[in-house]
Amino acid sequence: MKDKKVYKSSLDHCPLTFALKIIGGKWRLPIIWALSKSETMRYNELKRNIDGITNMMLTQTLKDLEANNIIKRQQYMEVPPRVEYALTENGENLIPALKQLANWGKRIK
Amino acid sequence: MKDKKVYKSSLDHCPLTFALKIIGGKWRLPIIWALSKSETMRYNELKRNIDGITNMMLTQTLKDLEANNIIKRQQYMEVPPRVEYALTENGENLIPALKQLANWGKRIK
DNA sequence: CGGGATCCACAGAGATACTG
DNA sequence: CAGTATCTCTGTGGATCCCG
Repeated sequence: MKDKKVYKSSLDHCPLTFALKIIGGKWRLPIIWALSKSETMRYNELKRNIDGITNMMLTQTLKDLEANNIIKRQQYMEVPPRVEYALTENGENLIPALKQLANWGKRIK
Repeated sequence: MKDKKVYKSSLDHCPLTFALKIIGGKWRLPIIWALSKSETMRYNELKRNIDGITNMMLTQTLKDLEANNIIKRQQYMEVPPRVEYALTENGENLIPALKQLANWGKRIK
């Protein structure tokens, strides 16, 4: 029988590739960027701020980022429900690196 | 003939997104990284250095990077053919930003 | 208000074979 | 040596509707 092809584990030894995996999705940066400009944001606040994102993509991306410890989720048991998102320390630490990349982008554009 | 689909350029204004577009592909970073460690490299040298890349992906990615002025191509009209690739100044300038990102990746990994 | 589930389109990645 | 030309496949993103 045929072996299922085993793909090299995606998060290989290179920290750069690892970093890019985290910020690489279509909506990851917009969310990180939005959160970097504001201590905390609620779900619908994010949605309003990020043009064109759907509920599904927002939810999914938030989960990914949370799983990677870039953002944290704080849920308040109230009526109506309130959920706030904010950058973790890892997330904050990412910002300077992103700024440098952005500067590069600005220069060569 | 077929229409080329024109994609909405909603991302153009952000230099960060722009930068990520450039380094975002699967093989872009490996190529940039390889070239950053060596002044110039020939086609087959690159291919040997980048594990698993096919001719097609190498050629295509090299073209993309050249179109974005990250690398430059120098062809010598000899027999056998010789083509050398190297980072442009833009490409060199990108390296520090990548290093910072890599450092971040190393810390949180 | 803050999500989740299902289904589907499409661009990017790849295999394979051929060429100046 | 340094590429091209097709075709196929798969993963990511997205539209739409539903739920506590």
